[in-house]
Formats: sequence, structure tokens, C-alpha cells
Amino acid sequence: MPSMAAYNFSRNTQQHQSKGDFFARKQKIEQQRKNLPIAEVERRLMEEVRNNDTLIIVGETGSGKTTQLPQYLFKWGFCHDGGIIGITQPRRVAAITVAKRVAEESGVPLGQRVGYAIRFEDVTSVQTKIKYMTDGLLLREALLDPYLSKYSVIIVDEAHERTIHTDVLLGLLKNVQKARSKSINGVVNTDHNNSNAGHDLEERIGNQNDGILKPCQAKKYNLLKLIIMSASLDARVFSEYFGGARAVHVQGRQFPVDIFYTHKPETDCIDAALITIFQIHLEEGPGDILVFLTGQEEIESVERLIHERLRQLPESSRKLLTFPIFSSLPSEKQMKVFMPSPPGYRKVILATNIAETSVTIPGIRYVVDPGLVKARTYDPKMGVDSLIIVTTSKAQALQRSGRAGRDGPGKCYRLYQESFFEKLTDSTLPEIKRCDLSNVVLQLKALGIDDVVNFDFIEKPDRTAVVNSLWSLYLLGAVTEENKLSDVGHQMARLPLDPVYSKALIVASQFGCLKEMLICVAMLSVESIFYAPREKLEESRNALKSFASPEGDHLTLLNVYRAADEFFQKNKMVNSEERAEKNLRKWCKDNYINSRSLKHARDIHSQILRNVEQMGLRVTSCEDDMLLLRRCLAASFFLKVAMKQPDGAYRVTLSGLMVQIHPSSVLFRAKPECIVFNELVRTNHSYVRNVSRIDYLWLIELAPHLYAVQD
DNA sequence: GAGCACTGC
Repeated sequence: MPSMAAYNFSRNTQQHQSKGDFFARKQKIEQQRKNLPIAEVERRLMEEVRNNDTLIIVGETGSGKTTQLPQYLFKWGFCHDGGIIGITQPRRVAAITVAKRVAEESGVPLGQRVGYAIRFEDVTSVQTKIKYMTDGLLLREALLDPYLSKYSVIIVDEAHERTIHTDVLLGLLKNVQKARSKSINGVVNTDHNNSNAGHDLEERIGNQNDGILKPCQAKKYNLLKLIIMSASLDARVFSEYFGGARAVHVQGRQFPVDIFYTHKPETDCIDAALITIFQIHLEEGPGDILVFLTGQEEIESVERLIHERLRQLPESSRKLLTFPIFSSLPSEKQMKVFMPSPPGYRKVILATNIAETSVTIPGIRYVVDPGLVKARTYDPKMGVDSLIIVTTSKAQALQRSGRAGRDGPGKCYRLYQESFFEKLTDSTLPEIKRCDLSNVVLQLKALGIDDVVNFDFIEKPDRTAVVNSLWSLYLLGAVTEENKLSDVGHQMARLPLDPVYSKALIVASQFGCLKEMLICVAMLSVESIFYAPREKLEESRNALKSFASPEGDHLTLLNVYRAADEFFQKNKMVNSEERAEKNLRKWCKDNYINSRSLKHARDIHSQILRNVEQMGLRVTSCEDDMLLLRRCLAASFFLKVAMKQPDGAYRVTLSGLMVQIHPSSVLFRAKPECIVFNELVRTNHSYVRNVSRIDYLWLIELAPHLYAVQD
């Protein structure tokens, strides 16, 4: 969510302030730094880093670990030999805001000694010694530089969140550290030959030394210091994974939060939440309320019910304002949660788990937590994503209640019994256990790790999930029968896309419609392009009509992109770039298009256009030959085909699963005989989304290894 | 007739 960065206003202290203000602020920052809990243990921490190549730091919220530790490391000389300190974050916003803060604390302009790098944005320079980045970005860097040779220290922050990127990165870093230490000792280390994956990378590095690098200059790397930072109290998993690595604890600083439970189980969560909200509003002292709900629909209905009940209250008790926030809400509406409430008013923020970690709202003193979350699970056998409402983990409940104690002592109301809390799982299932792995497998293979099944993950993914992703990579031509990466596979791994989309670009270059496919793939890679608020359903439907193609959603998305781009280019001829961007956002609003999603698609488009040009693919256009483009869609997405059944439902050809076309699709009513699709999600029904009409005969011609003449 | 949250040289 790129536009989220806009939330994090950082005051430019050095431009618009007098010298006096500047020094006053500098002094204040110094004081704040000294007061952080981590400041008391600076020397001891640095000794720990010096004595341990891998260190686990458990730091509670408010300890200052993310901003301070890199500065300490710099000060204590861990950047000598020209190495730099890299700190990974699971989210872009965090990387940006923390880098800004640390640059300010260090008194340097952002992008020089302190910088950050995220996709589409690199604010670093040759002087950069402290580099904040997303974990996904460091994984990408590893494809170009398998030793991560420019880093002397890598800090993996928020490791407890266990995102798929973090988990893969941990496995990779463990290998890199071993390989670099071996390059110094110059001896073959035999004590970890049980680690298959480690062996793979060593072999590859051996080959490189014989091949790519000249034998006589076999490079020696300096040691890599690894620091894993986690906010969960349980450091054991990380410590064990890194061979019994030392773990240290740093105190946090937060205001106390009183936890309340219900006396009996609640059957109606929405009603319980409403009662609690009004109880707080009428009986408790000042402070805003944060309510965790499962999704847009629930948020909208709670908002309506609050307004209904407010009307029944006396005038003096009506000073309560509601603010919804969820990811698909346009950013200007999201921003409203940050506006201070007018005097005498109390804010209620109705949020999904976006407010758990991604967005921090000041002024919250009360948290209402029904203990539920809508979570994604993945069925590797069927290739189906499911969105189901499940109970939170203990760690999640703790994270939620912590949101009440940032500005002062707070209260958290858990809408379940205390005995129920005890039964919750300790932490949420790591992402790697519940998502499609084809991208992970492709990337590991591109890094020379062929035996993915036996890769030393901190937690092994489901075996069938790995095997199935290998199978689909084989069908895409990325992996050979010997289970090695093919030339096509190497090309695919260079692209920052879902492997199916990477392959589509390669196929399209052969079909002569790469220009169009680049747009399709960019549009398919972002969250929903269309924005349909409940109260303006009719208008948004009409807006969609002007772009809709009877052939399907892919061509519709292409039409939207082309129309937007035409509007933008014409605008740019008479306006400044900035003005044209602004007008484009207005155009989006008028056409019920989510401008954040479109901006994201345009960014991805320009990035992958650069990529395919570098790869030497020919970017030719099929102009208006949409038949050619649809044949190319069939040749690219042949793994996801469904056929209409006599009863009007669809049967997915490869899995046999029965599905329906999602109501948001332009083909929802048309119901063509044979379709390709890109997404299969199970909510109340199994739905396919991003659907196009194709001819079954094309599949026999273009994917003969899977499709034959029907009886 | 319907969309948890993140993220990518």
C-alpha cells in the first residue's frame, strides 16, 4: 500500500526553523534517546554482538531497538571494512518512517549515511551505512549478490511476525553466514553437512569460484553478523534454529493496560461490541476507542448501528464520531482517522487488523477486541485460497490490547471469557504454512538451492505444498524433469511477479503482444482496481460499463489502463507532472477506480517494462487484435481453466473443483463455455476472479501436454 | 451477487 507512506509526516526541522529551535530540538532528541530503555544496556549489547556472530534480541514494544541498535553498531565500529548495516522490516511504511527518524537523530540528510530502500524507491547512496529495507527487497538483492557481500551486519526486525519473506530470509542468511565464514577459514566445514541446503549453496559458491570468478581471486568475505529481533517473549525457536544462538532481553516501555473479560460467552459479537462501545462512551473518561472487526461489511454495519443508537441518546451524549478504516478504503478516507476529534467529542475507530501493526493511531485509550480475525488459508491440493473468520492467537490479542497503552494507561475489553483466552494458540500460524509456494520455490532455485523439500526452513512448509508448486513450475516450463531450473525458469526468476505472470510475459513476447500483456499482468498484480461503495453501487456499475469488454476481465483491465494512460499523457502535455497526477486521481474518482491501486499498477508496469527490456524481450504490440491477446491468455494461464456444466456452474479442469464466476466479473452474467481465470477464492462459495472467455480448441493447440480433444 | 492484512532488483 504505497500511499500509506503519506501518513508519516516528518517535519523538516532543518529548513524552516530558527537556529534556536534547531538546537532545542536536537537537545530534545538527545534526551529522548538517552531515556529509552535500550540506552541503559548499550555497552553490554555491543559486547554481545562482538562475542556472538548470531544474536537474538527480544525487545518489547517501546524499547527503542529498531531505531537505536543500528546507530550503536555504527558508533561501535561494526561498519569498518566498508560493510554496511542492513535492517529489514516486513512493511514499507516502517522502513521509511524509521529511516527518517534515525536520519534526524543522527543529524544527517536522509539518503546519505542513513537511508532506506523499498520497491520503486531507493533512498540510499554510496555513503549509506545504515540501510532500512523491506525483507522482500533483501531477498531480491540476494538473487544478484548471493553472499550479500556489502553487508557486515544484517538485522532482521519483527521476526516474530513470521512473514513468508522473513522465514525464507532467515534460511538464506543462515547459509550466507556459513558460506562467508568458510571463505575466511578456507576449509571445508563438515560439521553441518546434515544441512542439505547449506551444502547446495556451498556447492554453488564452489562452482562460482571455479567459473564466474577467476580461480586466483577467489574472494574472501568478511564475517556476517546476524541479529534477529523479535517482540515475542519466546526466543527459543530462533535460538534453536541458529544452533543455540545467544538470546538477550531488552525491557520495553509502555503504559499499563487493564484487561477485562466477559463473564459469559458472547453469541452476538456485533451486539456485544456495540454495548461495550456505548458503555465506554457513557461511563469512562476521555480517550478514543479502537474496535477490531473482521471486514468491511462488519465495519459498515457496526457504523450504521452506532449512528442509530446515538439518535436514541440525549443530545449531550451524542458526541461520538465514527471512523472506519480498512485496506481497500481510499487513502483520503483512511487519513480521516488521524484528524483530532473536535473538543468534547470522542472518536470510535472501526478497524480491521490493519490497525494491529500497519497503522498506529494516536489517542487510543480503549480497545474493544471481539477476538476474531478474517484470515487467509491456502489449500495446496486444490490451489484454493480461503478467507475464513477464526479466533486470534494470544500474541495477536496482546498486540491489540497494546494499542490502548501508547499515550497513557489504557483499558482493553476482550469480548470473551478469560478461560477462552487460555485456550487460544500462542501465535498465529506462520505464513509459509498457509500460502502458495511457487514463488518461494522459484527464488530458492534461482539462488542455487535445488532441494527445496529439504531446505533448512525455520519451520518446514507442508510437503505437498512444495511438491505441488514444483509440479506447477514444471508445467510452466520453469523446472526441468531433472528438477533443475530451466533457462525459462531463470528468466522468470528475474521478474518480481507471480511465476504464472512472469511466464505470461515470456509467452506474450513470442505471440507479439507483450505490450498488452505487460499491462494485464500489472493490473492483475494489484488489489481491486474498481471501487464500489455500497451507497453508490449504481453509479459505480455504470462507470464500469464504459470499460467493460464482452471478452472478459483481462481486456476490461486493459481498457481501464489504456484510458487512464491516455488521459494522463494528454494532461501532461498541458500541465506539470504533478498536476497531471492530481487530475488522474480525480479521473479515477469520477470513474470509481481506486487511484491507489492504479498508481501501484502503473509503478509495477514501468518496473517490469524495464525488466523485460533488460532481458532482451521484444516489446511489440498486437494493436487491436484482441483475438491474438486472448489466445495468448489461454497459452499463459492454461493451468487455470474452467468449463461450464449443464447446470450453469463451472468445473475447474485440472482439479475438478466446482466454482462460480465472481459477481465482480464482467462475465458474471454472460457465462461463456470455457474460461481462463487468475484467482480462486473461497468465501461463502468458491469463486473465480479475473476471468476471460477462451476457446477450448486453443488449449489443445497451445497446451497439448495437458489438453486433448474432448469426447 | 461480493473483497483480512502485508509485500517484490
